[in-house]
Formats: sequence, structure tokens, C-alpha cells
Amino acid sequence: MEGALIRDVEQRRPNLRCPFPADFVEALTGRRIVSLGRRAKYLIVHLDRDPILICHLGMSGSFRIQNDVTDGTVGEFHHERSKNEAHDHVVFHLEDREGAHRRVIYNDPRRFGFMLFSDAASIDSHPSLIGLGVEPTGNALDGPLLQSLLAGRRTPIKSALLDQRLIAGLGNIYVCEALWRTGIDPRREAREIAADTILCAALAEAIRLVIAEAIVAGGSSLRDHVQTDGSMGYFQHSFKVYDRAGQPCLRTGCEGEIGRMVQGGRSTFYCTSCQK
DNA sequence: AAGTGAACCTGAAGGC
DNA sequence: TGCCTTCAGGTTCACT
Repeated sequence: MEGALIRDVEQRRPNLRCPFPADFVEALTGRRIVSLGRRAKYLIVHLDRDPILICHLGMSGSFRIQNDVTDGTVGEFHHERSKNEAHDHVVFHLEDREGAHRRVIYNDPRRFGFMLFSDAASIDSHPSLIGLGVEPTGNALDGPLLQSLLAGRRTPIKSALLDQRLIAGLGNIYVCEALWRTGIDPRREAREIAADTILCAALAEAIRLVIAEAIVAGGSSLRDHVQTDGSMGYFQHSFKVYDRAGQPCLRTGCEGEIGRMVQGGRSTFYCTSCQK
């Protein structure tokens, strides 16, 4: 994708969650993709000049890639998993440096995703990015940092971990999994967890591990959520608590059952016995 | 300030 | 079979 020329853009509707920029097609056509980046759950596409394209997949968005083959027919990986083309909202026609053509198609049934522009000069102060907290990947998030983020907060630890202003990029599934791994009751106040240095170190490590394992497995793939080639991710097969209400806890030696409750309007899955 | 609930939208799944 | 209700990975806004 990097280095590819954007030969054409098909924008098939005026908006997703937000309206597209008024000059969406014209501003992107003829640009070359310099690099792809990510901040939290935002995809950042750097071009050879302004604007920078910022994409968010929302809950049901996905990109898939179609390679054009030389005989003129279209080759698409895993095309047996046909997606509903009625929800193909944007098609980017790309040509790479070797002259090969491909299409990158944005599909989003619920249209909770969005695409925005920013200038390179103001990307760091873009409204969608400016308030974001620390990345949960890499080495930045360690015990002491987590401790400082949670200190003094009365909100439930579940809600705190989901707060993008504190940690940027954790979703509902990964928060549930990390709390289960650490044996923490999701209802406990964040400041209580902050008071326990050992527990904070363990929670920080669990967060990094859950994310790392999910990436290796190719994402979580609930329902119609797929990878760029249309295939499903496999991390869903590794869920220890998420979506397992009523089933036995998988912790060795625990006889408990997984429960479900709602916190901050989101489902929380947790072991009613071993998460304290 | 911090917490809750609603809204955005479609589709899948379960109950009857 | 089909109609109805409920629920879903995220973010933002309005309100208490």
C-alpha cells in the first residue's frame, strides 16, 4: 500500500457517521500514499502532500483488498465469503510502483465509521486525536504509569480502562479479558487498583499481552468483521470471558460461572467467583 | 467533575 | 415461516 498512487476514488454516499469532507474525492485523487500509521483505533494515511486521511472503522467497518490480475478479471481473496456490496461505501483505485492495480474497498454495514481530513501541520491537535491517552502496545504502559493514570479515580476500573483519554485503543473485549486475567472485579474503583503496585504491574502486563495475542491471531472478528482478505480473525476463539455468560470460568481450579452486567452502557463479562 | 443514557445504523439471533 | 424484540466491536453529546 505504501508508495501506491491513488488513481481514482469512488465515494458512493455523502456520509458515514459524519459527512465526508466536501472535497474528498478531488483531494485524494492523484496523491501518492507515503505511509500508513495508527493512533488508538484511528488509521492515519500520510500522502505526498496535504491532506492527511484519518479513518475510523467504527464497530462494523472493514477494508478489503482486491487485486486486479493481468487477464482483466478481478481476483479477490476468499471471495466465497461475499460481503454485501450494498455497504461498499468507498473504493480506492490504487496503482503500485510496479504498475500493478488494486482496489481497497471500505465496507461498513452500520456506518459508524468515518473518514476525515487533517493538515500535516495540525494533525497533533486534531479534535479526534488530541485527547487520546497512552498506547496499550509497546513498552510505554507499565505498572507505574497505569498506577498514575488510575490514581484518585472513583470510576469502576472497567470504565477507566475503556476511557480513551487514559489508555487509547482498548476496546470492550480486551478490557474484559485483561481484567479476567488479572482476577480483578470490574466494579472496583480505579483508585483502589492504583493503591496496589503489584496489581497495577500485573494489569499493565495483562493489557499488553491481550493486545499482542489478539494481533497475532488476526483480530477478534465478531459476526461480520473480517480481515483485509475477507477471512475471519481468530482471537474470538481465545476469549476467556467475553460473550461467555452462563458458562464455566476457565481459570484452573475455579468453579465459578461467567456473568454479564452493564457498566457505562457496555456489557461486562466477568467471573462471579474469582474476580475480586 | 464524573457518571449515565441516548443517539448514530444495520443485521443477526432468539422468542413466540 | 415470519414477525417482533434485543443486542452488538465505538464515539460523541446531552443531561444529572
